[in-house]
Amino acid sequence: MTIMPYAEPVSEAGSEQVTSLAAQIGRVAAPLRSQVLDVLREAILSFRFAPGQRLIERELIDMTGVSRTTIREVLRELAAEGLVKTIPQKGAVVVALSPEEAEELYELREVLEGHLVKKFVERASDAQVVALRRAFTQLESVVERREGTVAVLKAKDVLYEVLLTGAGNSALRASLSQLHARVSLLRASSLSSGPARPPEAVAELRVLVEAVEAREAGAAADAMVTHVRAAARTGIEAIRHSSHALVAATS
Amino acid sequence: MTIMPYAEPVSEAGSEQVTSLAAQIGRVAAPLRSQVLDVLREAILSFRFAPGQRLIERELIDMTGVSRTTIREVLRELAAEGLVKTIPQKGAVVVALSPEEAEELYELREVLEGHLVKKFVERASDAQVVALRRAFTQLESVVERREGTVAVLKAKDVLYEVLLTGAGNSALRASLSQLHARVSLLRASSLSSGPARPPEAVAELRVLVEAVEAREAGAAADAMVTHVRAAARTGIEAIRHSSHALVAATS
DNA sequence: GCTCGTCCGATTGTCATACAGTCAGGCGAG
DNA sequence: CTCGCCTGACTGTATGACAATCGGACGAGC
Repeated sequence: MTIMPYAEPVSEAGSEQVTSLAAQIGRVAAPLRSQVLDVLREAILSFRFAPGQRLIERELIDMTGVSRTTIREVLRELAAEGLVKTIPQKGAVVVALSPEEAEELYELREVLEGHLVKKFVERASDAQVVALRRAFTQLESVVERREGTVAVLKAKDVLYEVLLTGAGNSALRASLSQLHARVSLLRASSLSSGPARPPEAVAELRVLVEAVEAREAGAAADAMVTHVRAAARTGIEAIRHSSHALVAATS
Repeated sequence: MTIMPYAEPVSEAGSEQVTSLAAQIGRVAAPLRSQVLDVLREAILSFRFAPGQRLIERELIDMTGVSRTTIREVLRELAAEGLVKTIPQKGAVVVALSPEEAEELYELREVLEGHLVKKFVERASDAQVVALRRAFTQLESVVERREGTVAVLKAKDVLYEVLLTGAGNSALRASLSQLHARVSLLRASSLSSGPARPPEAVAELRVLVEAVEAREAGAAADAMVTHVRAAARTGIEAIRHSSHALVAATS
């Protein structure tokens, strides 16, 4: 989930109608630190920093224009999120996943996303179910029209967002967001997840959405597990192929 | 509790026979930072810092003897672990869980620990199963002999450690460790989890261990879920009672 | 030519200091 | 008694400095 860039506004318990004002005065300047955090996280997840690449403080300073103090604090946060690894006396390195680790992550995803879906079915309002359907339709059309990988990812994110919100468990949301971040790191390793997957993924998700609409928690969860498992297969396969290079790069 | 300014690295008592080469080359002087992290985490989890309490940098500096730079980096890590919350312009505060958040955490624990047990049954060696039984027996006797709460917690930790190792998924381990930390934060909120729980917990865990020994994954997982659910009930109940005070302390 | 030990540069880990910005609470004026 | 200002306590951020360490280049010796 990406830690919120802006701090939780200390809810101005004041009168309602000042919302716009509160927004204005409440959060004019986000802590510099969190802005940098966002930028770097984004850079890693969009593969502008390759897995295994060293993140040298000096260079980050030059790139961002903030002081070393700030950079270092940000690096600690990224490390805690699992996006970079800090090697003693060596500094921060973008995490490169081994096939085994990837497998572990997918196993976790299976469990958590299965649960996510189950809770969504239990708790989501009808409106949220509709939103899910809408998000799915959107994804479908993006895939059909063969828009870029980025567009597909974005559509998927929307869909997940609907699920996370509907499931109503912020701890689950936090865990899954972190997990997703790390998994998409894997995507960076294997470059493309293979061109054949998206259509299949859509088919799998269609099953999911329909089960949700029928309010069948078990079936929906199963569909999600199936989906994740399929994604795992290709994902791990891909990383396995490119792993030689990675091993070289990492060591 | 002053931390030694210098790391306690290779004990230069090296004149002795080199017990283990690995130890020598492996240990590269623990970064001061990580030592401080451990100390503070420990302090939080052992309730020496109360939930809602502000952690003022200056005071931490005095307590630990390290510089502000280091302290701040540690605080970022603690924040990412979910043990402290950073309020803009206000600094770090030990997290205080609301009943709702506690409920969410327990829900997650149910899922993850259920999975943990299932995987343990699937993957653990016979030796590990024996280790589990041993850990359980130890816990049992600690509870019977009415040793302190600390001893009980320690024994539980050992048991969990066995499970985590046997399940063979380091990502799962990481997630659960974090989760456990946050849950035990809850214990700090509610002071004592109630004196009646331990014996019940032992009974629940006995069911678990026996199911594991019979290699019945489903039953074992169910037992764990039951256990967590029971713990949740008392845990949340406790926090709910003390929540007024907490709200006051937090705000 | 090859191996080995040494030295150097690049970086991290840590510290001390400084200063602006912000928030809370006290104090005094109306 | 309320309002507004002032001050003190902290955080957020920047800067400079220095030891320790690591990797690689360089040069000596075989």
